[in-house]
Amino acid sequence: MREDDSNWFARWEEELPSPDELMPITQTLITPDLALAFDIRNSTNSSANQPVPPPPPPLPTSSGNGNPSLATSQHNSSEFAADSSAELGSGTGGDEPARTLKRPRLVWTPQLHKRFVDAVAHLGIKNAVPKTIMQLMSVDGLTRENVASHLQKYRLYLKRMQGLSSGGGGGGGGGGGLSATDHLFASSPVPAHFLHPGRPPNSDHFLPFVPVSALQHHHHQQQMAVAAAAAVAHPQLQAPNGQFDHPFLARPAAQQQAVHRMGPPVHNAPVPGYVEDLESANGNAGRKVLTLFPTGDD
DNA sequence: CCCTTAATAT
DNA sequence: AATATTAAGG
Repeated sequence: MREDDSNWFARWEEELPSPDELMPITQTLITPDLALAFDIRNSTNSSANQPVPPPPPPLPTSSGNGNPSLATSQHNSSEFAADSSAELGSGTGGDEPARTLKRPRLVWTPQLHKRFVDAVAHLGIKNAVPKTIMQLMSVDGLTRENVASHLQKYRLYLKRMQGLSSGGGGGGGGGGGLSATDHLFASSPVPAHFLHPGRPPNSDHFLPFVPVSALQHHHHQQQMAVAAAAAVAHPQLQAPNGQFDHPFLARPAAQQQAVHRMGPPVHNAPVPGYVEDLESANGNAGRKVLTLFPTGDD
């Protein structure tokens, strides 16, 4: 019943073993396959090709904007050294990690989606193509295909809305127009010009993009990941209609093309992504998902 | 080569 | 249901 929910939050901390205990575990989870998977990075973009028009990193906040200016710090070293010598073929599989490793499915959290929307809003409809969006989002671990897939669905969502936005009414949630499958998209405000093709935003467009503050706090990360996973597992906790506003902060991405070699193992645990076991009561157990944005918050 | 869309798979 | 993957056309 209800008590369950409230207690869950209160007791949630007690459930956690201890930060130090979790640390090694998470590292174990990501190092083996994820490290490789991420390092490889898809795409055949081998040549130093930068056909991308200058993505405006420093966005001057439009005046009159009620948004607080945020710092634009973007550094995050997500280099992790996979200790191949410690692998020891024993255990699972035995052979060396295949190069054809499949990464876990990406979970589009409201925060991640928001970043996606902001990026699209800033690029403009015409420039909002998977590659550009991906680069602007600067979320490491995020692939072009991830974005493309999401973009496809998002466009369908926008079209669907235009269709039934006329006539007013809309009848909140009722009717057959709105699907229960739009939870994610509904959690983020859609810029007006998205719905009106052929009409670029007049002069100043708001949206200073979300300047990710570089927070390098590591200790609450586990809890964050848990919270993110919980959000996925309990979508009902999010406001079905209202905004999903969390004090969470976005996490900056690592320098993409910059290849910095770190020889000696460092204690750095930037965790590019997060792997959690998502148990489902619907026979969907055992599936692993990748949770990005382990945003750290104080 | 990359993007878009539809269909299909997991 | 949510994502990923593939196929075909531009």
